[in-house]
Amino acid sequence: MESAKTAGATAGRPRLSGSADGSPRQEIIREATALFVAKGYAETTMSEIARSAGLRQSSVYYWFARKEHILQALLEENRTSLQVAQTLEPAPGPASARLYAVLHADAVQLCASPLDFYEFERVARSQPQNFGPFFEDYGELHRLVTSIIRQGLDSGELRDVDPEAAATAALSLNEGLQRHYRQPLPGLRTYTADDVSTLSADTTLASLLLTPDGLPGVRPEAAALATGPTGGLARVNSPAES
Amino acid sequence: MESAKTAGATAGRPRLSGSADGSPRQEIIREATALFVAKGYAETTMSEIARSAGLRQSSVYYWFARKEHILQALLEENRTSLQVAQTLEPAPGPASARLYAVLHADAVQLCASPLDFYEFERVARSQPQNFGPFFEDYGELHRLVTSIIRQGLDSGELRDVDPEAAATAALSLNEGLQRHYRQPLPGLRTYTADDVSTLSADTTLASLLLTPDGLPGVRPEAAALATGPTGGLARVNSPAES
DNA sequence: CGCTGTTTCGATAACCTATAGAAAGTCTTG
DNA sequence: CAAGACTTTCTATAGGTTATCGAAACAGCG
Repeated sequence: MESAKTAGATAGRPRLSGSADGSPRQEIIREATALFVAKGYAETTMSEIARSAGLRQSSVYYWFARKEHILQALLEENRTSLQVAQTLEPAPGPASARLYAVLHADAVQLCASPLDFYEFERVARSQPQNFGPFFEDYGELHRLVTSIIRQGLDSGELRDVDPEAAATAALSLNEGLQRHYRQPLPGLRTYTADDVSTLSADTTLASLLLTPDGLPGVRPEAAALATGPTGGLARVNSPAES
Repeated sequence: MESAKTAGATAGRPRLSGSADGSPRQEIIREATALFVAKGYAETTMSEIARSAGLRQSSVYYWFARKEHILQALLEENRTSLQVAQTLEPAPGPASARLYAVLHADAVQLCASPLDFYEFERVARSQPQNFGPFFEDYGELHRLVTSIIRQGLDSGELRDVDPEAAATAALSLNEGLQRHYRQPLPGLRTYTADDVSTLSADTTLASLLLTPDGLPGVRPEAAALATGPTGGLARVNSPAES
């Protein structure tokens, strides 16, 4: 037991519907992602995922022991805003611009993610042991944002607020607005991903700066930071067991 | 058919487990609410609701044709912040204080509601025809908040922003923070309902006022509005069919 | 050619929502 | 006060879901 289960496609019993293109694992993730985007996680069944990937329902369980594991694998391929925060927190320059850049990048990522943040959170909470990294990443992002706000406080750029509460509010706004981008409520205006990201970062900075007049100056600085020192992504590609 | 189905408890086949205390419908709502609060909507089964209410699983369907109808009935008993907004939107006095009062009241209600806002929204979206009132109420709240912001713009109390986008951001912040109150993430500080409500209203007002210095003055004005002209609640009590 | 390891399949258990129709009372009415 | 109508609950079951189990079908190797 506990064998290779690598990306090969030749061994094993052949599928009824032709054979796989590439790694079955990646293929399942790809098809599941498309279905999650279209219908949401809870409303997507393992049978549908199997049909899209070209296997039978029970065969998917050879690659992912539980439905949540597919979501987990999907999550691990989508983390960039944390890297932006890790880069910018210790960077020099005004804290307000770095804060703007981090919040904007986070909002963009939330909008671009294949799944609603709250769906991730819901599933993560029901399987805490499998989603440790999710909570750790969130905690670290919160810590970094708190730190940047504290820097802005010390340098006199920002109003006197509780840095930790302000970070919670800033991230909450990102999460709440992400939802309005992703699922526009009937009768309300629809926004692009950049609309909500700018709206969120603008709002948070306006609430934290000593005077909102500073906002127009912060935006170009933040844009320079965002285009400049951006790191690449690390990708994971290994079959999951158990 | 299409008969009374009123609150009476005497007619009909008797229950295996004694008979009902009051209106079966209200009893089901009460027990279901407790379970939803404890475990969330999706994780609560009709069998559990039935057991708590003292009937068999299928008997619940006599009172509620679908599981979502219980949620819908529950929702109709919990709307107060919209009334606050309807009262304060046309009221005289500074717009900033009225805005603060409305946002704070909305956040308090979101925290006090038995169910997560996003669970309501999720179910509402899957059953749009049954949850028309939910979307209408939300749309009206958004419209009222937009109007108050526009008043503040006209009176020169608030910065020059897009009122509709600002309203979306304000409500998103309420919704996002509600989540942090309701389901604190591991490793982060926990907040009381009043903490998050004040944090939310503070943040939004700080982002909209011409200068954040005005914030300490707005809070007491808003508090006076909140305690003063508050209307009572309208309650609904009729059995649901279809 | 038989053995081992890998991958897929079919069957099935356990649980869920929802429906159908019978059953067990009360209420009304002649 | 008996017969039927009405109300409410029950049992039984259909059909869909996640997840498990063991057999089946292939490749590669001695």
